[in-house]
Amino acid sequence: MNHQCKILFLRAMSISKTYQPKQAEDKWYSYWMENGFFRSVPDEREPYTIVIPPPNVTGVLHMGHMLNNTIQDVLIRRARMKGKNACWVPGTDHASIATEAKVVAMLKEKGINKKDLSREEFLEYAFEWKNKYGGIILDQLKKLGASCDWERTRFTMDPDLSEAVIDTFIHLYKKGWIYRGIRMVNWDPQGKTAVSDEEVIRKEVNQKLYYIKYQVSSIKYQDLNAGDANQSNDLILDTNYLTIATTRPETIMADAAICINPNDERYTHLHGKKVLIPLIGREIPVILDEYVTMDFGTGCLKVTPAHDLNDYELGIKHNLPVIDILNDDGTLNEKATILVGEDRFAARKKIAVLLEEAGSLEKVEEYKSQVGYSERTNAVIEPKLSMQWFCKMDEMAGPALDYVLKGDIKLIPEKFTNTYRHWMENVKDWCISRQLWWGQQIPAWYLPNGQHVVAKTVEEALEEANKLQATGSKLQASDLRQDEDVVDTWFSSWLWPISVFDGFKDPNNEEISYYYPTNDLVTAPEILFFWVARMIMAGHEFRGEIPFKNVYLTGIVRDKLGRKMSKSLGNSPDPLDLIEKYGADGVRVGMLLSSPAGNDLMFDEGHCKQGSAFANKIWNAFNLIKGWEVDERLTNPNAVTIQWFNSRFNQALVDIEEQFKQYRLSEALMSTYKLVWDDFCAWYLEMVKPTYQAGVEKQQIDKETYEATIAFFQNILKVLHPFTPFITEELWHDELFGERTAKDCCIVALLPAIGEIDARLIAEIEVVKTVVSEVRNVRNAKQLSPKDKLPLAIKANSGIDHKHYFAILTKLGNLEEVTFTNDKIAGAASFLVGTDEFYIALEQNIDVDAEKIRLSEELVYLQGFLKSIESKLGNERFMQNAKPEIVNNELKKKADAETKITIIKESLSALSA
RNA sequence: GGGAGUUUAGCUCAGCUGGUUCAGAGCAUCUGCCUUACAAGCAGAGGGUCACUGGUUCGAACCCAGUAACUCCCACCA
Repeated sequence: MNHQCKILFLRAMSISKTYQPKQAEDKWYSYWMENGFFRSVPDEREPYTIVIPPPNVTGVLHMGHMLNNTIQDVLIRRARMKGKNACWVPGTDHASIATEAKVVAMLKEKGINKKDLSREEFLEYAFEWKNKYGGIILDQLKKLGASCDWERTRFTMDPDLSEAVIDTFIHLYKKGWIYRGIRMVNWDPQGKTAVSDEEVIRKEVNQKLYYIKYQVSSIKYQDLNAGDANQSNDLILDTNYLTIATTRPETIMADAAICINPNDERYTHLHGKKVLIPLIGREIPVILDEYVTMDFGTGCLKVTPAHDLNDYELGIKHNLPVIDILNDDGTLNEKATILVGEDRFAARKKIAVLLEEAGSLEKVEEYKSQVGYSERTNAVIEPKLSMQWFCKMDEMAGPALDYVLKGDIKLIPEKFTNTYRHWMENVKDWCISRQLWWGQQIPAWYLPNGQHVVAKTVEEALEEANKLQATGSKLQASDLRQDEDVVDTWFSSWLWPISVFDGFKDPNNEEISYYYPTNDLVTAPEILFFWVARMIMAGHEFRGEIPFKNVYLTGIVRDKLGRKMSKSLGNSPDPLDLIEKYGADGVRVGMLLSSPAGNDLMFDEGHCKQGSAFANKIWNAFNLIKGWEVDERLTNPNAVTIQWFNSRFNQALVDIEEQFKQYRLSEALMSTYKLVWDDFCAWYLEMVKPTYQAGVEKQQIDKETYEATIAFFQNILKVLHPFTPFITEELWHDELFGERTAKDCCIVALLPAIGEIDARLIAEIEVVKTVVSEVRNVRNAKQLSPKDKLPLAIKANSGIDHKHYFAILTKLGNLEEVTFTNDKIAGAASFLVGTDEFYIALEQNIDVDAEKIRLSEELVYLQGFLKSIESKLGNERFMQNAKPEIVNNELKKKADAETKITIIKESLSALSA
């Protein structure tokens, strides 16, 4: 039967030859849900809690989510299997700017303009949209196998979470930590809102640097004469204008001054002068400030306080007027006097032409500079002055920093601690107002006289407001106007670990007392400050406690070229397609295979392929065992093998436990992978599997081996489960493992306890494995079929009792017999493992000359090696300084090398005889 | 401009207190195999100036200094 036919034939049989993930995934996910295995309620067990970093409610699953949530699921499943009360709280973030932008776009398609709607009408549309499309991402997470307690699903705009936002706003306002002020903010003209510094992404772009001439206006003929008499006429004419360099010529109409460095000798004649803005002819002063860099550009700086942060500060210092020529949407307003209504970028192009025509444009240069873009809308950020709400950070930053520095909160990997500290020590106040409707409206009310009060309800606000009214008529609710703005999304997400357990309204409730502080937070380093730092602040401020103990920072998922995977680049595979192709288990393994904490992950689909191959390997190991049947008459020939695997398994458990403790998840997976593939499949199963018995449907095996193997396999399923939950659950329920009750599932099984490890046995089996490999090498070298049985003779020089392992050697080496010998066997193929000599007598004698060369080479190597050890041991300083165990080790190496040299010399002389 | 990090096999990465024959793993590659669980497999093999230059040390991939390249974060140079 050829290979293709065999596949077709076997597919038709009841047990599939390959693992088919799809069916198992749907089946077991719903089974877990139906049986409430993800559900967590407080009980007497130790809690283990993770709150999900809530994805944007508008989001769709991308590779970053896949990585992040695979890690969380592995952690939560492992905790569950350690008998802890594992609680993974899912949810979504209302993501004010991003969502509002999507809703506005949706309305636009319907022909509705946001401007024409009332706030209430808009929010109705927005909620309708959210209910329809929001949270798709959570369903996608289910495909990955995420074992969240879905009954706990929260949304950052749920009524109680919103209430917590309002309460904390009021709390901080009363403390004086929230204030209102005019500041230069980052304005997103597309979203028409302020965004925080953290939401501005700076990119280097090619720009043009325009050199523009400003006519000096107050220059008088007398002034020219009063100057240096030696100056030529030409030079004096040159001083009739000065030149500035700018990347933003459309803002010249907002200029308030020209600034030069007082030490700049080129421009001393300009001190105290005034100049005219080209095109509009408005007169502005020349001011002096050392802020200006003399060797950059022309040394003359246009000062535009309304549209540049530095200029704004210069403006305050020099008491300059602020002329804001931009509308909220980035078009020019009437204060610009020209190009009114034009978009800023269109205006830039047009004004360049106008300047050129007016003869005011000296030249244009190509120039690279940093431009800020909105993270949410990708619009170019406009520095803009506006009245905003701010939250003071300095007092909250201190304790939040201490938690991390003292180690109460561990950042994994630790390198992020430095970055964290740097940020916390240089923290700036947080602009928390956003000019949007989607979010929690700021609980501030304005009085007709411009004063404001902060209160939870309009009634309370009215009461407060009337207190402010010294005398006279009482205000009515209708006299108050609530602030139109909402708070920054992060002002709700920083409360997440507390608010999901209702820790604000009911700070001593059973849930929060039980689950908080949570254990691990798994998130991206990009939001270490946005979110993680602020959660720590909120934890301290509102509960006097840390919100989580460990923060596992994942890397960014990149493609093979090192580019960040993103929808806009189109370089990201659709995660659901991957799951379809490789199975959820395969993709999970693929994500984890190469993702140490904090390092970016170079995603390669090949890893998923490796993952699905692994699942298939497990499946086939199962198939092998499934084909066995106990014959009570048989005795157990595999006692040593069973003992060995038991030890090896326990040793692997120790390794895996340690790797998890250090959050080295990919290493823990790799240890598990090798345990299954190499130790269990390649060695253990090969050692114990019955030699093929023709003519029987099932292969007969002794009871002890059968039972031990099934027990091992079941334990392996447990260890595998956090990584590959679906296939393990599928196999777990096979009748091979006996009767299962409805609740007896792998997902809630307890991980095997670590048992005894026989280190000597493990070491000796390693020798046996090497011997088997050497025998195979001899076969390979001599082109012998694996079916030919060979005789092996051992000249034992070490302490290993090879007799224990004869059965294993015979089986895996396909030997006809194993014997001991006291003498070298002339003409036989030979090899050395440790200090023991092995001989395989072949029909054809070996090539004596080739063997001599091989042995001589090895001899030379060993002699060199011995020499280096001897020189080490002969070095007085080594003997004095090195630790005793190191010295002992060297002595042992020396003895071994000497023994081997003796053996090889004997072999050589035997060959020559 | 400031700070942090990275550099080990073709790729992705380990190498934890400087000391095993220490230069490793997985993948990929090459060779031979459809050998009664698995070709998504099996048996083997090759592959390295540990970025570079110095230093410390009996001993350095590991510690120190410098250099180079890359990455990230922060920062207002028009």
